[in-house]
Amino acid sequence: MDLFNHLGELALGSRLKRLSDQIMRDGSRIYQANDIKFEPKWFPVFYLLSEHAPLGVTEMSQDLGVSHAAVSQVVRELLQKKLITGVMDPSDGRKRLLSLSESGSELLPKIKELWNDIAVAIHEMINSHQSNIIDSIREVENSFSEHSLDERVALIIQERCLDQVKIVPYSEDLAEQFKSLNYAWIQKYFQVEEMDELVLSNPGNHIVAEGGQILFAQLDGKIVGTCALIKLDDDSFELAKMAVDEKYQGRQVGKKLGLAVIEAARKRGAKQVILESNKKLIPALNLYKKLGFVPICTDHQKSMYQRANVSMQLELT
Amino acid sequence: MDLFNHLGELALGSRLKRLSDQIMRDGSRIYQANDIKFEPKWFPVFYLLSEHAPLGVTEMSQDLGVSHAAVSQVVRELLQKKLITGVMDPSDGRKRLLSLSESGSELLPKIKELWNDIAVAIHEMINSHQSNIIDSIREVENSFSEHSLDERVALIIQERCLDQVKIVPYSEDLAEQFKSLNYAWIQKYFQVEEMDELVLSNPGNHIVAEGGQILFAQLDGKIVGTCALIKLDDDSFELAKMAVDEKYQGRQVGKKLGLAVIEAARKRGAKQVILESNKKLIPALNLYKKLGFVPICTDHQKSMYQRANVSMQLELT
DNA sequence: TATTTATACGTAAGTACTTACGTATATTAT
DNA sequence: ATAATATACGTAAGTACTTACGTATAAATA
Repeated sequence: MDLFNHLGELALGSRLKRLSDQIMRDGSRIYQANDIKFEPKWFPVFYLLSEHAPLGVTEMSQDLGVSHAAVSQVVRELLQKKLITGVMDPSDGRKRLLSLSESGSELLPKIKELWNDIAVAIHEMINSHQSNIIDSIREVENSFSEHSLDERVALIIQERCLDQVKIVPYSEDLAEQFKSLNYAWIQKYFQVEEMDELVLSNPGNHIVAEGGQILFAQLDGKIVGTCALIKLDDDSFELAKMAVDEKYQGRQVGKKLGLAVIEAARKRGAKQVILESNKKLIPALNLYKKLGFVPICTDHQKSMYQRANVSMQLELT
Repeated sequence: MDLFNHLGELALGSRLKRLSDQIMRDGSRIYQANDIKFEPKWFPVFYLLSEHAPLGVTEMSQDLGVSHAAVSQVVRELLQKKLITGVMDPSDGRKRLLSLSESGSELLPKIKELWNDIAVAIHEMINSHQSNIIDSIREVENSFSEHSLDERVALIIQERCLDQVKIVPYSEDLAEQFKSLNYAWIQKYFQVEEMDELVLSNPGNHIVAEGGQILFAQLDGKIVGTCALIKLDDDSFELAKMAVDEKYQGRQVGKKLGLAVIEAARKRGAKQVILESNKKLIPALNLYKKLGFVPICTDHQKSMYQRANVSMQLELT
């Protein structure tokens, strides 16, 4: 009958809300039935003040894990109902020290008795089950305080995207793609230099034949990115000419290419991979960092490219 | 740090709300980050329609366990965003049959992929714990569907009240209390009859000396109720003159007195207890029923009291 | 057949939070 | 000492539900 039973994890949020709404409504009825003019939403603030007064609004919001605005609104109501009182902190003019009022303290024993009854009712119900909801909630809360749900989902999506990207090797018929993918970013951020023109027009000769390698990233059968590994000497290779189609950026194409190129270098017995880039290319630099590259100092006057103003290196163990 | 950890059961409602709010907010961010124009609150309705269309508003509200108004509002938004369409049911002019629209169906595969990622994220988190929150919630939901929290609390309060009521036996100095407690209700609902005057003015002679018994209920040291057991013959006793101070009604005083009187009858070897009452005294009749009395037919012309128009009997085994 | 009652739905207003923004005071940096 | 920044708090508006109420249609009853 109940969709949520079938849906499980997905509807966790809606389900928690439904349950909490019900408990809150029942709570309201409990106070009414016992002729106590009290609302469930006042409970956290009122209880806190009954145990640890005096407290300020912000202090309570931290203790309760809700916004200060929520506390402020409850405090306003409780002041209106004369259940609490507040005086300005003499040592801090911004802060208001709140405590139970006289009538609040008078209410306390009666309402504490009721709270105890409620605790017993919930306790009896919970302890008749195998799994304890309080423990489960605490665990979920702890997990969420480590990583929020959106962070967790972002990671899973990244992994999924990474799996979807296929790496394919160089072949003559992909030479044109290698050129156009690289022209796109070079023209967007810089200017095509003589060296670009030379290498991109004949990658087979200038990269592959020289002991290097060119890899392509494929998504749904379409070439969406590329990256080259250029041989410098027996121990050193350069990661260069990484390009990802703008429409597919953020889908882990670059990461997959980077990992594949590093793996290729490792297979060829490289001890290090270096690269040159430009400070403007912030997403690219972040990716290099994530791949394990660390910045190194070099004389960029010697570089083949004018745009080079950053060098990075990855030691392979 | 967190008050709720210390409070346990009592703050269950606030705590569930806090958690659900967080999940909903994260959910909103997830859709945004993936460039899907969708809100978490749409999920239950949209999902339901993707699986079981066409459906009406009320049908969905039942499946989801929320009010039809909530569904109606979500439906209005989804219609506005053109994600669903609705046509009037040809066989029922009140009902609107809702289904995914074309653009809704187009969105479906993309959003389903995301739902799957979310489910995986939550699943991974949950399954790294000992106790499963989904199971806990289901159990709590089931418990609440049997008895709501306010019902459970009401029962506990009843028991607590029952424990607080002390039963004390008759003594001459309580005779005046026996009279005034009974006068109160008789004068409120009926008129004091000759027989009342006789019995209430000298209960020692007319009840106790005749083989009966009078019990009093004490709350915080104060006499707040009374009830008599009148001997009819060796096998039969009558429960009579039950009276509870109006200020203490609803605090299980009558129940405690009734139970005590029945117990006293049992001890004296009674095979049955009967009573006479009046249809107007609805709370009293409910109590008698709860104590196990069942209505019997008798000729009330023969009764000692004009107000008697109901008779009840309890068989003691 | 006429009338009452039940159902399906919509809208308005309330609730208990949130985010966003503004103000006053305190703290830190220059 | 002055300016910039941080903190404590309040208020307004938004959110995702609720309850309460109103309307149209269907079903039940007289």
